[in-house]
Amino acid sequence: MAARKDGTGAARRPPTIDDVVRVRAADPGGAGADGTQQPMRIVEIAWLAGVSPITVSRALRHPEKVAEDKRRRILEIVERTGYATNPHARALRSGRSNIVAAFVSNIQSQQFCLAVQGCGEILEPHGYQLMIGQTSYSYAKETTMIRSLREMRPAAVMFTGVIEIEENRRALRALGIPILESWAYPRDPIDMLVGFSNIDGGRLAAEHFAECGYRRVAYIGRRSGRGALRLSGFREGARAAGLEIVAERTVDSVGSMADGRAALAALLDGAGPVEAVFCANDILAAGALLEARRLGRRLPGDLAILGFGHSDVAEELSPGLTTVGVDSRDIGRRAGALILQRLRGETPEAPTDIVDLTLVRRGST
Amino acid sequence: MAARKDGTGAARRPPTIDDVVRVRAADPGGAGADGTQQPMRIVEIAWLAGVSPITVSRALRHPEKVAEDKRRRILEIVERTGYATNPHARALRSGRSNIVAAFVSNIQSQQFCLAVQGCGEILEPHGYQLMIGQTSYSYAKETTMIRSLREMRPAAVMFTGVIEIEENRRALRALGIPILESWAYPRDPIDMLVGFSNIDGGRLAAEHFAECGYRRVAYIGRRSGRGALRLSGFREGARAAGLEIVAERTVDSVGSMADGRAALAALLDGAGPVEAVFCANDILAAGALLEARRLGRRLPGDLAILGFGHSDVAEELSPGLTTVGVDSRDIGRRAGALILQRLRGETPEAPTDIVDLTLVRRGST
DNA sequence: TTGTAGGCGTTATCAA
DNA sequence: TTGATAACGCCTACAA
Repeated sequence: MAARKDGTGAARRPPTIDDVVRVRAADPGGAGADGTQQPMRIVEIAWLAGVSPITVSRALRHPEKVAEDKRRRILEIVERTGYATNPHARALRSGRSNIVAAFVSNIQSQQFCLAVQGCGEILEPHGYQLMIGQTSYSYAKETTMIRSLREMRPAAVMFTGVIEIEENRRALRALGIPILESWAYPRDPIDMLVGFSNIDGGRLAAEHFAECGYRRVAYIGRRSGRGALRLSGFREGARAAGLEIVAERTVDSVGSMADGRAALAALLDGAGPVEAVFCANDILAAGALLEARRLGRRLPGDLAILGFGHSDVAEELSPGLTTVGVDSRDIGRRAGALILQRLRGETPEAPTDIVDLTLVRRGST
Repeated sequence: MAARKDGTGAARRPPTIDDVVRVRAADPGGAGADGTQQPMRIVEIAWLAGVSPITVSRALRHPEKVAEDKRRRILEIVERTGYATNPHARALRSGRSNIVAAFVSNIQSQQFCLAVQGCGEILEPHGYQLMIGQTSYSYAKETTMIRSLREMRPAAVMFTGVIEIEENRRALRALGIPILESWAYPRDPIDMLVGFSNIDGGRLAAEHFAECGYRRVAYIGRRSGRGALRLSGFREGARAAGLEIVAERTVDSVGSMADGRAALAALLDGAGPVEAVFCANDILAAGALLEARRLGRRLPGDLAILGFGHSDVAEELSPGLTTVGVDSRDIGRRAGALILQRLRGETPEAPTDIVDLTLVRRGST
C-alpha cells in the first residue's frame, strides 16, 4: 500500500479500477493482509456506485432526497463494504458530532449507570455514541467538563442530576444543543427534563411511617442537593401526619454503606428512642440496616428503615429494604427518547417528563 | 455576530483589530451575550501572539520546539482565553484522536468501574478523554464495538478483560494503536496487559480452605471465561491439599446476588454436607452468604464462604466476606500508565504488568 | 526556530 | 434530483 504524500497513510489518488478491486477485496470489517487497514472513504463508495460523494452523503443522511434506485444501490454498497462515516470529518464540517455526552455524579452508582445504559439503548441504534463523564459531586469538575464540551461539539448532553451553578447553566445553553437533566424536579430546567419530585419522595416516606404507626422518626442523608429536597418533603409529610422528627443526621459522603453504618450508630447513640429512620438513599439505608442488626435490633420490631432509590442491594438484604423507588433504566430510556426527538428536529410538546415514584414495600418497615 | 459564508457560524475573515477585541471580550469559558458562542480557533491565538498558527500548535504539542519567550506568551494567551484545540480537526488531520476507548464487560460492576476510574485519573490530566463502552459479555456486541473503532480513531483501547475471538484480535491489531487487556493472564496478549492469574486465585482459595481445616468444599460460578480459570486453579489447589470438591454449581448469570442465593440454595439442597464454598465473584458470594444466613446456617460455624474480587459489598456484610482480592483501581492506574507511556512514544520494557492477588481475611471463613 | 503550502473526509451552499 | 465547489480547524511535510 503506497504511502500518502505526508506519510499519514495510504495514497488517495483519482479513481482507477484498482480502487474498486481493493474495495471488493476487503471483507467488511476485516483487516487487510498488510496489517493496518485504511477505513473506506465516501468517495470510494461514490466510485463504486457511480455517483458523486455528496449523493452518498445524502443517501445516508437524508435518504428521502435521493432517487429510489440510486439510494438502494448506495446503501447496499455501504452495507457490503462496511463503510462508516468518519465521525471527525463529519463533526468538523457540520459542527456537530455523533457523541452524546452523559454525565453521572458518581459512576459507581448502580442507578446512574442503569440510566445511562437505558439512554444508550435508545440512542445507539440511531448512530449516537455515549461518552460518559463523572462529575464526582464536584462543582469544579462539573465546570471543567462542561467547558470541554464546547470543543467536543456533542450532539446532546445528558445529566443524571440537575445543574445548579448559573455559570454552568449559561455555558450549557450557549452550546445550542439539546440538554437533558434528570433525577429531580427543578422549576426551571435548562432545557429538557426527566424527573421526579424528591420532595414527593420524602413526603411518601413520612406518610408510610405514619401509616405503619411510627411516631418518632429520623432522617439520615445529605443536607444539600437532592438530600435537602427529600428532607424537606419528609419534614412536610411528618408535620402533616403529626410525626416527630427526633433527629436529622447529616452525612458528608453518601456513597458507601460504611457512611450509613456510622450515621446510624451515631444516631442511636445520640438521640432518644427512634422508631423509624428514613435514609436519603439505598446505600446509606443498607449500611444502616446492617448496623442495626449488628447492634442486635430487630427490624422492624425495634427499628424500621426506609431507603430511597430502588437499587439492587435493597432487594437482597434481609429483611428486604422498603424503599421509595424509581425505575432508573426507565428514566434513561425516556431521556434517550426525548433527546432523540430533538436531534431529529421534532419539538417534543412536553420537554419535561415526570415519572412517578412508588413505595416498594419490603420487610424493613 | 456575522454569519459564516455557509451559515454554520461566525464569519472567519483575515485578522483585524476587531478580532482581537472579540477575543479579549470573551471571558474564558463564558458565553457571549448573544447566546451560542464560537469556540476560539488556533489562528486567533496566533494573531494575539503575533505568530503563525503552526507555532501555536507546536507550543501546545511540542513545547520544546518553540523559543522560550514565544512559548510563554502563547501559553499565557491560551490560558487566559480558555482556548482548547478542536479535537475533531486534530483527529482528522493527524489520524488520531484524544479519545481512549475503554470497554467494560459490565458497566454495573464496581470493580470494572473502579478500574476505568483509575485509568481515567492517569490519562485525563494528559488531555485524553475516556469513552466508555459496554460489551455486556456478548461477543456480538464486542465485535460491533471494535468495528466502530476504526472510524473513531481512538488513541488507545483498554479492556477490562481479554479478547478471545481471533477476528476481533486481528481487527484490534490492525488499528495500529496501543491495546491494553486486563483482568486475566493470557499467554499471548494482543499488545499490553495488566493482569493477574485467575488460576492462582482459585488455588489461593483452596489453600485457604485447607488451612482453615475444611475438607468438603464446593464451587459456584461460571464454567467459561475467567470462571473456568478460577475453577481450574481451585481444583488444582484442592487436589494438592487433599480436599474433596463435592459440588461444582454452574450459574448462567453472575451479575446479581439473586444468582448466588439461588445457586447456594440448590447446592445445599443437592449435595451432601459441604463445609466451604468458593464463589467466583463477590456478588455471587454475597448472595450465597445472605441465603446461608436466611437458611439459618451459622457462618463460619456451619458453612464458610469465600469470594473473589474485593468489591465494596464484601466488606459490609456481616460477617465480612473473606475474598481473594484485587485492587481494581490500581489495575486501572497501571493500565493508564502503560498506555500513557506508549502514547508518548516510549516503549515500556514490560508490556505486561502482573499484579499480585491477596487473600483478604474476614469473618466468613 | 519559524513559516508556507496543502490536505485529512465530510457536508453546506449554490448552480444546473 | 444531482453535482461542483469550497470550507470546517488543524497539523504533516517541507522550505527558509
